[in-house]
Amino acid sequence: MDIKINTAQDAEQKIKEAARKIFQQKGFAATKTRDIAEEAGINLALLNYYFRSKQKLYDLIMLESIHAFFGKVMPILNDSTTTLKEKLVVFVENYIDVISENPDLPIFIINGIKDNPNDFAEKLIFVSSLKSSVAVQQFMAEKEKGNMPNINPLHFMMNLSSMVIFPFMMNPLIKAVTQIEQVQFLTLMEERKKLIPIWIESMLRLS
Amino acid sequence: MDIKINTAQDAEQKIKEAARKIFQQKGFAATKTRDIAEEAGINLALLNYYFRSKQKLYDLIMLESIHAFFGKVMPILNDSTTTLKEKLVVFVENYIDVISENPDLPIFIINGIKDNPNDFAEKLIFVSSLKSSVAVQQFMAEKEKGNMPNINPLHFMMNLSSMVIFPFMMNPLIKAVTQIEQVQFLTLMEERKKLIPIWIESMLRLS
DNA sequence: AAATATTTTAATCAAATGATTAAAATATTT
DNA sequence: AAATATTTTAATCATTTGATTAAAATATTT
Repeated sequence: MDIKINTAQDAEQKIKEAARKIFQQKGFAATKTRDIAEEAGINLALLNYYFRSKQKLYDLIMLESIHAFFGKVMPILNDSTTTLKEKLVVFVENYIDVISENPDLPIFIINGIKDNPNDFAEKLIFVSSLKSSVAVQQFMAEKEKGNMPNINPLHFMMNLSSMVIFPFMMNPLIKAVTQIEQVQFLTLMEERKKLIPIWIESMLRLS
Repeated sequence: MDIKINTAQDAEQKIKEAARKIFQQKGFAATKTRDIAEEAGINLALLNYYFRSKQKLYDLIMLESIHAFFGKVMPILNDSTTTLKEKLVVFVENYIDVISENPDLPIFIINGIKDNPNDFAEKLIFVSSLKSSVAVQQFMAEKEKGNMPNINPLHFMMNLSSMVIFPFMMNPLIKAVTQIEQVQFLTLMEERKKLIPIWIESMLRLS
């Protein structure tokens, strides 16, 4: 009987998975390396053996979290085969899916950026590349034709991401204040997949 | 010469002020009581003498922060002398003012609720009393008359608070990604005082 | 002014926590 | 199978950190 239960790959992977879970749940300061080790089912020393330090492990998890958060949705805005209107629909749909499956992600990333703004300029090329994206070009083209209101386009990016992301952050507050259950909350978010594009378009039609 | 530089009142107040600043900036776990003491210019033991423990001090600051966050704007929704439309304008204006003066407040409170959802049901009477507010009554009256779209009104509360609050949370991200400076950011927020009511109204006009 | 109460401090404790070390266990290569 | 390399663990360190204590300083009351 020579069945390997834990290969090195497994151990390292399990530590990362445990770290991701706990860091995202509790943030850097409130996370104890011992808790990660326990959650991963390994010894504390092993964590430092593989990742050198709590900080390095955290940095890794943060980078991967940023990819998980932006990686799926940002490319949608750079698709040259879809119209602006179509992008809007797909973007909202995918973004709500991503966050529904990982609801701690938004707060985790926002806290991370806030705690250490300097480190993030490079990690966010995803987002900064947005400036020269197909979506922005299409927006500008429409603006040329006089089909867009004359206000800073950042307002629309703010509105879009706010209406998609922020309700998930309010989830605990909503639960504390209303009698709404988690299932109903998720139903509301599903409804928003259809509603948010309509709302955004109605904003864009305002002269 | 018998000038009292530090009265008891002063010391207690200075500790609270320092605690508020640091807790809101860094959260509970990342805050060291020694840092609060240093910021307040007092001895560490004094902090425990006045407030018993870090946790008790934090709870106090959290409660006051909730009042600071909701206390000014929620009553606006309960004013029986204003129309729904007027409420919308005043609410947005005041809310943006409150957060502009204390930009760490939203994340601090949202993290607090998330970390300990059970404790908050009672602390949020402000918000839960919203259900029977004049604003909601006015909304329902309009709905009776067929002037409102047939969707859960929670969507509009989400949209309103999202578009007001979330841009402040994105501030560090926006700075990391665009070349925008703090002054320009605040200018954008000032613009939103006029824009958000228009946007919300256009949503409400959609059948 | 003496006695008493309150406020503030310096010194110290005890537990928690990130990290290291040296040895044991396991896998891989020769 | 022996030798070597890699992985994992138990035990331990050194700091950090929240909290306490006992004494000193200051204010208040008698």
